[in-house]
Amino acid sequence: MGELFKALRGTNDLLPPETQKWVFMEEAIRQKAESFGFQEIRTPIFEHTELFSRGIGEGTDITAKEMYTFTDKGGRSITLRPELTAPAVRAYLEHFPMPAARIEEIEGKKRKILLGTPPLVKWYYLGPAFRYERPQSGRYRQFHQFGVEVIGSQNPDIDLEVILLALEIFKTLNLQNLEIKLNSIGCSKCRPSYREALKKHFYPYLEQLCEDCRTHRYEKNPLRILDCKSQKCAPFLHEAPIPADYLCEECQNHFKKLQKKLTNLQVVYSLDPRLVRGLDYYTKTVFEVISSSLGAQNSICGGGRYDDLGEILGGPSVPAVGFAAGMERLILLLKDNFADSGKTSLVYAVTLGEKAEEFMLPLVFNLRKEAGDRKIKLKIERDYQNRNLGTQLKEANRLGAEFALILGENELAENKLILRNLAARQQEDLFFKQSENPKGIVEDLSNRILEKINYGKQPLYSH
RNA sequence: GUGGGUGUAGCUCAACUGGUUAGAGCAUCGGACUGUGGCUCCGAGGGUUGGGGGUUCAAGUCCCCUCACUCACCCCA
Repeated sequence: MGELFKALRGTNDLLPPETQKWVFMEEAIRQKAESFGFQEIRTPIFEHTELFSRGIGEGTDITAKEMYTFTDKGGRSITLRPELTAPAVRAYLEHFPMPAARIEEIEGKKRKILLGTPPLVKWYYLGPAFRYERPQSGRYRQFHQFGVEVIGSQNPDIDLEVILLALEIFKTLNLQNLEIKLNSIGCSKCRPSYREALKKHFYPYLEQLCEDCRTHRYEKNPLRILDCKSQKCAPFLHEAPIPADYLCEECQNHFKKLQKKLTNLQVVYSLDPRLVRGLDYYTKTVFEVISSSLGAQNSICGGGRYDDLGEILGGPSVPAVGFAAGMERLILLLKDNFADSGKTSLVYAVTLGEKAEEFMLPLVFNLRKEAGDRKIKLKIERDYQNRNLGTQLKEANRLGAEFALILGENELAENKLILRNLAARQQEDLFFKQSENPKGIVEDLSNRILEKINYGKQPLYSH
């Protein structure tokens, strides 16, 4: 061995029956998101590298060391998407007409201020993303996220809906032991003063901070020092100023409204003043859902507002909020407690000999078609290896078939087909008239078989 | 990128301090039962012990290197 190809590190083959869990989860996500009025988008797997390095932020680990970047044959720098928020906003700016804007110069920066309200979209997505990291439990190089993005409104009700949708989905997935953390990290107006306060606080201890914090976080993004887990930095975190004390009036109101509505709806959450989230684009609301049932990678969902991302990507200022959840982590939590999505009956077609196979083939196809037309949940399986009767029945049994159709030389000679109820260990002969119309025989047999196996069995019908 | 743990049949695992032909269960296939399934019994196939090198009379076992998996750090979904 050893010469065979294997899936690349950090990538996984999803095989049955595991894929059933994924389908179950995907259906739950789609169903809930649609019920909240969200619509699905699908953006490309790869984008211009620039979209991510600017959108997510140069200083973040994602862009600094985790991106799958390559140069295509046209010399462009391309990156496999490490997350889907930046692509969603890119798609929004690319496809939706914006109201007129005026260019304003604020603090040396030219900004496009919209004169009207931008279009509102409520999107959800589901798909793979890629990050070059060492894999571990709940972390892979190709992983899957689902998430939502609402672009075009700054109403805290939207923040609320986004959080509620996440919780609804987790609830239908029957996930236990979840904890919601919430914080507000301010906006472009109030964050500068908070940043300054943080820098002022950490300045005296600068030499004692860990290397990462000392060399780049302090200058580039002091908020992330709060997120640092280093022993070195820990002692200085308790006393650090918290964002709540520096929020401008608008951010304060926004945050208060959100909290009040969450409380009114009896959503249990905890405020975490040190929750800052790793990506640069967040503003105001940030939240995270963690599970105590997972290992070190216990964050199953992270999100928040990103009112500045539109501008960061060169467009006008458009308010937006969303979240992304890691589907592999949800699968880890799903275990086996997922509901079987409606039982499908199985009929196994046993054939002995070439003539029998020839006769059976159109019958099998017709049964599948008829069952579909009549909305009967039924699948038909058969033998492809010329195995003997005993083995075929054994196989039927192993697959959990309820009925077997048996056809061999003997039956053909007598113009009949055996329909065997495997559980009851009983069988009956279905005689057919040898006419010059084979199609008629197939249709007649199909009708009789479907009637017989469906007799008195409601579960075969889906609604 | 850094650290720990683990690599033996398709799967789950054995093999006392190095000791001679590496075993078992499950699965697969065949037979008992040439055309009627869930049991039972019998039998068979399958392995360069992840790969390479070294120590030794002798290596699955000890040492080095390498690869893979896994958990953790950093960070994130």
